[in-house]
Amino acid sequence: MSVYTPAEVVEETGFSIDTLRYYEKIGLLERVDRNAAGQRRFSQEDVGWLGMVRCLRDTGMPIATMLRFAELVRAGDHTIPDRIELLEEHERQVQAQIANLAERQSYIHHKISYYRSLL
Amino acid sequence: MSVYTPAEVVEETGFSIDTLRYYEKIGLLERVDRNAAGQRRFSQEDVGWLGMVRCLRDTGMPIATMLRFAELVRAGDHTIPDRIELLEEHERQVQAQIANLAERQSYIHHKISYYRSLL
DNA sequence: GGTTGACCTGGAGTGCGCTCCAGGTGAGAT
DNA sequence: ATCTCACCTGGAGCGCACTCCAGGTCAACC
Repeated sequence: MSVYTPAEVVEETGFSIDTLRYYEKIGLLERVDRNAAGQRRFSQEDVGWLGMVRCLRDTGMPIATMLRFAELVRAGDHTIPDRIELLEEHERQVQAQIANLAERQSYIHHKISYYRSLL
Repeated sequence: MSVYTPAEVVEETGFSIDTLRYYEKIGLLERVDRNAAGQRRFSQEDVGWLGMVRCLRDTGMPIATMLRFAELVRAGDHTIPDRIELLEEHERQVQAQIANLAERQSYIHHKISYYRSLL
């Protein structure tokens, strides 16, 4: 049962300490354990969850949606179908983002070619 | 020499009228012509430029960078190498975004599979 | 000639996602 | 013993990119 100090979690997850506190404040992260001095001691589970949060955040999921997902996770196993649905919808959006970026990229590429043709 | 009313440009570009005014105000769009009544009449060139702006914006370029690009365009043909450099750098970033999204997507996909295995 | 509707201006307000700050605690090193 | 350092709390502030608002103009249709 390993625990992590704030500095370790910052290192592992890439979130700033302020962001971690913010996530806890808004409930995206469940109340983190404290030691006798009141300092946070993150569990393995916390760190794992933060990995998921990073993935969702980096793929553009708004905090409000992550919060909904967090609530489903907390509500227990009977919400697994709902979680699947939420993630599938998100995956479709990620797919759409990729397709969109690829299209824009080719536009940029053509623009570069055009500029090159002027030299 | 076709001209476009604000409503037509909104339709064509997908930018809101407020956004178009904002872009003009900050200089991302050069001062647009007005008719006798002071209403905007966008040129073909304006609309073309807005297409580029949409592409850059939708690929995550910050306004400050688009502004730099706009200044290069206005400064004349001798800035073409600089424009190529700016766009190439941006293209690399878009490529990185795509790669990153693809990786995250596979994480999400695995998570969905895991959830499915629990049903 | 009254009303509607598209448009104008300058400037204030908004939403998101953090980020920073003041003032404080407790543990460990010199 | 004092200093540094990592951390704490509640709350204010920030940067970005818009978005909205009040008060007004003008043209066109009934």
